[in-house]
Amino acid sequence: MLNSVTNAAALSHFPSGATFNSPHVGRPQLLGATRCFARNAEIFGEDDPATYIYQVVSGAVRAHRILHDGRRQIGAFYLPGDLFGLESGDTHLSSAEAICESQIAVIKLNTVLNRTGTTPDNVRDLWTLVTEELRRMQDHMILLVRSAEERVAHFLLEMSRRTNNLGTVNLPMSRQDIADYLGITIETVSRTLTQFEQAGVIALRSARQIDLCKRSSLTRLMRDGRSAVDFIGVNKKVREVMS
Amino acid sequence: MLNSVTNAAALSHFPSGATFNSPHVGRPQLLGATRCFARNAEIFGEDDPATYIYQVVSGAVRAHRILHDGRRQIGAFYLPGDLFGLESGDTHLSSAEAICESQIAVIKLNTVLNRTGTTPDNVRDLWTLVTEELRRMQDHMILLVRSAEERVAHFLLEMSRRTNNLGTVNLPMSRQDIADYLGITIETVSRTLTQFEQAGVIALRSARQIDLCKRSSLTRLMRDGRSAVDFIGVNKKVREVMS
DNA sequence: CGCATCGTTGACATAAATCAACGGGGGTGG
DNA sequence: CCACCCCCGTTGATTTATGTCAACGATGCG
Repeated sequence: MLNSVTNAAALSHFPSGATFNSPHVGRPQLLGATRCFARNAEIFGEDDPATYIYQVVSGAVRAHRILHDGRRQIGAFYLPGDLFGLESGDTHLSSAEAICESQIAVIKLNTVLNRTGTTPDNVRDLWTLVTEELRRMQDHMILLVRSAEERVAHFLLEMSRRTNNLGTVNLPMSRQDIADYLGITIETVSRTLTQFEQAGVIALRSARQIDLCKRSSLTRLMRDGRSAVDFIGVNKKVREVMS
Repeated sequence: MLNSVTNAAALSHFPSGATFNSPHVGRPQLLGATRCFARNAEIFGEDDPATYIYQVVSGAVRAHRILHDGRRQIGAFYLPGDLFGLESGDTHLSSAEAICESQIAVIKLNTVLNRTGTTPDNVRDLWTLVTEELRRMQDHMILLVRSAEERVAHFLLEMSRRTNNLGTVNLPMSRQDIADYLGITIETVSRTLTQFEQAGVIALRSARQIDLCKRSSLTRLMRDGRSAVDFIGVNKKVREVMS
C-alpha cells in the first residue's frame, strides 16, 4: 500500500513545524500513499509501534496523551505541510487524531532511515527535521508556565503564522482542544478571548473565525508580560496602571 | 583541542536521558576532549552556534531559557552519562550551566553527523539519541500541567531513578533550580517537601539529601492523583476523604 | 566565629479551576 | 423552508491552589 517514491533529501525540504504561507494550495506531496481520516478518527495510538511517519496534506491533526486523572494534554497541532509521528522511540508517545476530515500522507520510518544512511547531507536533513520538532516542543513547554492570557495570545499568533499569516485566523479545533493544548480550562479560554475582544484586540466573527485587529497588542503581551487588554482587563498589573 | 576519536556507533550506546545505575563510576568516555567547568559556569549560551554536543562525565548540568518577565525555566537537568546540546537547530535553544564543578566531554556536531552518514545503522543510532531527548521533553511538558505535589513527587522519583535508584537521593541543585525546573516557586517546593516529610513519605537528612521512605506513596500520587500525604495534606481531595 | 547564602515558615493576595446555568448556531428531519 | 434539538461556547458565582511578600532559621564557608 505504501509507495516509497520519496527520499530523505526531499524530506529535508519540509521540516516538521515549518511555516507555510498557503497551506492548502498544491505543494509537492512528500510521501507515497495518502489516507483519508474522518473527524476524530485515530491515526495512531499511544504505545502503537512507530512504524510510519506522517505528513498532513489537508485538514488538521492533534497529538495528545491522556493523563492519569483523565485529563488530556495536546502536545501539538499539525497543519497542512507539517510532518508528525516523530515524537517516538520504538512506540509512539502520543495518540494522533484527525481534528476534521483530513488527508494524511504516510511512509515507513524504516524506508526513510535506510535511505538516509547513505550520505552526510541526508543525515543533516534528518537532523534538521527532528531538531525542528524539539524546538516546537520547547516553545510549547515554555508556554505552559505562562499566564492564561499569554498562552491564548501565543496560540492566536502561532495559528495565524502557521496558516495564512493574515488578519483572520480560522480555527479547525474546538475550545476544548485549545484548552487541552494550552493546559487551561475551556472556561478560561473563553473568558480570555472575550477579554481580548472587549479590548478591541480581536474580533470574533464566529467562534472558529477570529480577526486579529491589534496584532501588536498580542505581541507586546508576549514580550513584556503587560496585559493585552490594557485598561480593561482584571489583572493586578492592569489595575495598577489604571489607578 | 578537540579529539575526535569517537564514532556514531559508540554514541548510540549512550543515548541522552538513558538511565544509569551507577553514574559516578567509570564508564567509557564517549567524546574526545573533556573540559572542566566551575559551579555556575556557562557551558554554552542561548543563541550560541550549536557547534558541539556534550556529555556529562562528572557533576551536573542545567539547561535553561530566560523568559521575557525575567523568570528562568529549566528545561532539563543532565547527570553523568547524559548527552546534551541536542536541543538545537543552527543555534542552541537553551543556555547550559554547570550546577556544581563538572567535567564535560565535548565533540563537534559536524564530526558526528559526517561519521554517521555512512550506514543506516548509524543513522538509527542517531535517531534513537534524539527521540530519547524528545521523550524526555514530552514527559517534562506533561509534568508542567500537573499539581505542585505531583511535580515534586515526580521530580524525586526521577532523580532517584537517574542516580543510584536507592532510598536516598542526593540533589546537586538548589531549591531555586528545582522550582525553575518544575515551573513553581521555591516556597511551594519547600512547603511540599515539608508536607511529604510530615506524612512520613520522605525524610530530609539535609536540604540536599532526601530519603524516600514510602516510594509507593509517591508513585501512587502520580498514578491516580491521590495525595501522597493522604490524611495529612491540605488538598480538597484529601479533606473529603477525611470527612 | 561571623557572615552570606540558602531554605523554611507564615500571612495574605490572586489567577484560574470548579460548579452551574444559560445562549446560540448549525445541521437534521419533518 | 422552518423548527427543533443538541452540542459547543459563554457567562456568572464561588472555591482553591499557588503566588507574593515578609520574616526568621540553618548551614556551610571564609
